[in-house]
Amino acid sequence: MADSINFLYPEKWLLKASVGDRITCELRMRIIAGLIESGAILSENKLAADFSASRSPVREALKKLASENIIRLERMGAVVIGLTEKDINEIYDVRLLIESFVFERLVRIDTEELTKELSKILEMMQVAIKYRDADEFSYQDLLFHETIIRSVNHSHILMIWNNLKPVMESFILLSMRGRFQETYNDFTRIMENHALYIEAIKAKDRSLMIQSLHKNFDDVQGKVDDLWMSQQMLAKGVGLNND
Amino acid sequence: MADSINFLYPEKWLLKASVGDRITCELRMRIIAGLIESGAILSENKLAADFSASRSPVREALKKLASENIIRLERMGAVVIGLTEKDINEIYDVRLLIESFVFERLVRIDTEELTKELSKILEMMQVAIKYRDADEFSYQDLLFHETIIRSVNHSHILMIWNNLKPVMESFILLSMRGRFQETYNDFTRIMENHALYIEAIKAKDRSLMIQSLHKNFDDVQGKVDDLWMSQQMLAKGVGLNND
DNA sequence: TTTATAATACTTGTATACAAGTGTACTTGA
DNA sequence: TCAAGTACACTTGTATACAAGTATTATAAA
Repeated sequence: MADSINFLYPEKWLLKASVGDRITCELRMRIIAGLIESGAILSENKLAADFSASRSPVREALKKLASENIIRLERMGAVVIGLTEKDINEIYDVRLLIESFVFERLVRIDTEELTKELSKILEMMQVAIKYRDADEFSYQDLLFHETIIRSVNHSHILMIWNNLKPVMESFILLSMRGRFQETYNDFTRIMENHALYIEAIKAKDRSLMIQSLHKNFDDVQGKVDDLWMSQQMLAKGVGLNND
Repeated sequence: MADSINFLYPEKWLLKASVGDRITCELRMRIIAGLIESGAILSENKLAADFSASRSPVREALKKLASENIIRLERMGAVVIGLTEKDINEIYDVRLLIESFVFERLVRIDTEELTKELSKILEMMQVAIKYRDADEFSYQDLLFHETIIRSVNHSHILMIWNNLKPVMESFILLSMRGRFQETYNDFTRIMENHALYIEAIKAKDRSLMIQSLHKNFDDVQGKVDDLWMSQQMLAKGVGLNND
């Protein structure tokens, strides 16, 4: 693969991944980071050359990214859509929707094991903060919510999550990397929100859960204008390093 | 493509489709109809031979079906999961979830044009019933709900619908074909439910909408045990014709 | 008879080749 | 200068080839 530019996607997450998956993840990161600007037209042949690969894995990547709505496959070339602020708001709409749904089921089952698992993840997040590991923190943050969703055993709700996850992952990765550099004390509040989430599950308190969800999301959404956009600029200029 | 067996998917819906799409749709139908039983192992090479195509479009198809959770890609071969009763229930969970969400937005906008469009679709459905055209009826039925969802311009909710749609399409196609043969008078009630839905939108009456949605879904779900399972048997034995 | 090893017949993932179609740019004619 | 047509470069979709890996089966040794 081309090494003229640093990879944005954590390489350690791709240890056993295929070339197709690598291209998918890296392309997604570059699009969401704004390195590949929206409106740009991607050619299978050109991408294959850029990544020193054949068209097969590139095709696979484009199909996936199209299903995530960050590119649009047309007759001649794939047009980059990118991630707009509207998309980010919509994604949180969907997260609120499915996590609320999940919580409804949650209050009806035994959550002993779940909350223990969540506490473990919370401590992992704390360690990640301590060692300024943005990628690890992002991973655990996503895992936190995925663990909750998985706990109710609803395969179609999980499917929605899985379709949403890659784009969220990229977004959160970029966002957290920026925060670790600039607004480090944000993390105190993020941790508090997550702790509150666990409390809501333990107490089976619906309104408390909604409250913590909103807090968490408002926290992120409020930052979109300034932090996110500046982050996009940052990514364009720097090309973050992660090995 | 092999013509040793009749195709389950309407050929007229595939007029401009690629080989990959054809294989995707046909495989999905056969899996959901139970022609390909759950637990079966699909080989890319074997499927390519069966459909007189190469591995490329078959691969594409398997990737898509895996994203729909009706097959599972493993190291050696793709394992058929199929559509269980649990899946059908879960799909309706999700439909209730997103259509409720959509309705919340709907009550805040002008629905003049939407209801007119829906009335048109309703009349199309009536014609389809009159001429015993199960495929056309299924198409309009799905279009009815998709039109409602599209009207609120929420691309991520639409994404959820799009991911769900193919499986629902297959299921509804098979279900409706069976009903046209066996329980023809079901359609009176289906039409009433849809008319009620339009009324709910016009009146912006939330509880009326939920009521019609539940009626519509309960109607379908109640039939699952008997009708759906018998339909599966039917499909296995007959191999429906549609040209 | 059982166990270890080797041959085989699969599998996936990737590369490459080719056909058919589409847009662009250039040439030719007025 | 402008219009129509033609060649070319580039696109997708599909077929085929190949490498690397995995289960299975057959063979050989104990």
